[in-house]
Amino acid sequence: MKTLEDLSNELKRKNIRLTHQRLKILEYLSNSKTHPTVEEIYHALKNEVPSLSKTTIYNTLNYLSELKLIKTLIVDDNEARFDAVTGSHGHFKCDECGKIYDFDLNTEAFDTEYLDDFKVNEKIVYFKGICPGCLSKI
Amino acid sequence: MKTLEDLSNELKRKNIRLTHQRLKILEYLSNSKTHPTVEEIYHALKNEVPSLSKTTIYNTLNYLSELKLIKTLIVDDNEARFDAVTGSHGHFKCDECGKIYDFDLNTEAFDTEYLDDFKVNEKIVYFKGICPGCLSKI
DNA sequence: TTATTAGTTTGTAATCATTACAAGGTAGAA
DNA sequence: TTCTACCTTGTAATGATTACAAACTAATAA
Repeated sequence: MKTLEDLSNELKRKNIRLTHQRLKILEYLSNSKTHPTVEEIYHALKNEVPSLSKTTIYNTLNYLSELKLIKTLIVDDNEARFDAVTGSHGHFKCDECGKIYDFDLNTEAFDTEYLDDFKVNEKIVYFKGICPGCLSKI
Repeated sequence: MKTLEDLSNELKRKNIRLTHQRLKILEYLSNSKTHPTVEEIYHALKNEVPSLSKTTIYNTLNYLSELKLIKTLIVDDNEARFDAVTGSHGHFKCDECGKIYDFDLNTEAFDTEYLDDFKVNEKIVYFKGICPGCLSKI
């Protein structure tokens, strides 16, 4: 659970201008485990930050993503999801309920010779299937 | 290099109605190594199949994708890409030139305990970075 | 071959996420 | 406190994808 103060220091350290909106968005994202969409962030925060605009959320998330402070998740819906970076992990999406789970992952395990001459900056692993909860219902 | 006849038999075997459009789209996809977008397929085929509509391309690709005959690629652009299924492989996208490379992949290598109770149907692996060609230019 | 029908194609219009833009607002340095 | 570069905001534009309905056609059976 990251506090506004934690986040505030984090931004200061990286020379990112502190704004109320950025802090709130980042706070929400850091304390969320659901990989929210822009829409979800917007609805969650608009009471607390009534002036908040979706454009600001897009701007903020894109900016923080460029700076590698957060990650943009790739899912097969047509909506971007966002993830406060915590370390190497994979995502599992349940085709039944749509929920996204994180799982630990040893990214060394799948290096391949073919990529020896490539500079790999990011490794994205994404599984699909059915989660235990949905399996038990079928 | 798959011929129209090969593909024709493939569809027949799966009880998929044979139409000129489907065969042409699938032929193009099967013989392409570039993971084309709908736009690219459309431009590539519209001379040969003048009546072709983008909606048909979407319909066809979505349908074949449901039937697991092709795969919809997840990339971080906002355009779907498609892949004639050939077996387990990963994708590497060059952040410099945008080109997408395939590489062989042993998907067994990254099973994790956490997912023991999950039914995993699909494993998507997607690397990003810079390809050898672009590395040499920098 | 012809007739029939369920499934397919097509163009247009609608939808929906995302971005462009310009005007007004604000963080942070001096 | 002032100043300026950077942010935020609302609206309008963009662009991929889907909905829809009318016209068409593959495949089956007579």
